[in-house]
Amino acid sequence: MKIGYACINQSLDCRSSRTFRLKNYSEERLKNTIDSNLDCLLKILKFNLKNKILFFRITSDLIPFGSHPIMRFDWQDYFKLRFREISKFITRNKVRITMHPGQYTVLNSKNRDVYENSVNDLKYHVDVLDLLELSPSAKVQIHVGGVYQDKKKSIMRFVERYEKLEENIKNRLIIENDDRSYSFSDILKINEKIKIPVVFDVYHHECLNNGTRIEKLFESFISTWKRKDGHPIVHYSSEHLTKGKCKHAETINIENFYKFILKTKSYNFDIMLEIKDKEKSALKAVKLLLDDPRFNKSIL
DNA sequence: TCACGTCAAGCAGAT
DNA sequence: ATCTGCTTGACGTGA
Repeated sequence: MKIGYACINQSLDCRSSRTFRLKNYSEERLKNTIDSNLDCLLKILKFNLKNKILFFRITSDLIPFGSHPIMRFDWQDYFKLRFREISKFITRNKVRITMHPGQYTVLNSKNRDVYENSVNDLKYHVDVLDLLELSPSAKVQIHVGGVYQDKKKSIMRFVERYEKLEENIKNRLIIENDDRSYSFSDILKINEKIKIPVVFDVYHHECLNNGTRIEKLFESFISTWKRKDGHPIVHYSSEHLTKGKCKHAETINIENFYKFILKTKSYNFDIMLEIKDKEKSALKAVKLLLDDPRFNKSIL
């Protein structure tokens, strides 16, 4: 079981998601920004390793405008040695990596342009993971997309478009239940059709479910993952104390986290924390597991 | 140095 | 109609 967090490390004084505005685009600026983003990414990964955090989501902003038409620069070739260096670090230390395209990537969109841009964006994300020479266990995770007042048709559109994707994208793509449109049981239905592995988002499930308890779903969730896909992935958050329902918490509620861990302890999976204070919560979770004899072997 | 208007992009739900 | 939130505020002009 690996513990991870998403994109940003607040303890370090760098960001791997520096970008710039489109109207300021220049090759020079692009190179500088990518250079500093890659520097920071490696710094974060080293910080993580030192703290036994072996799961990390790389930001989509690593390469600014990575899937935008303005991008003509061959960053894949120009930075290939830098990527190789990071690749070695990740592989040598068995770090699990994922990426998560943003809200503008909607594979099942009814708008043709949005659909085509989405395919390009998936290509960009997969490009990054391919450049890092990572196995198919490094995943690109998305939500199903829009409902457009007709969930059945929208799911069918997702399925058809998934099937048209190139193999290297299909090998990495996974889908996650969200908090307002597609519940976990919707996601499972899609899995039945195309066998795409599914991420179980514990907190989204609390916001949107069909009254089914986690324990009943866990077996079917786990079985959507094949050996080549690596360990199943769970997303974990808890409720924001003041902002209320379905807002991500500022920091992890470690008691609730522990309860969840106990409830699911017969399964092996990796946990991505989606919590505002990032690595701080990850450190707490790692410490909890290391201090508990039931888990301290499985995390190392 | 800092305030604050704006930034590539979609969708759903609340106001 | 407009605003907010989403995996996340950051950029950068103008004072």
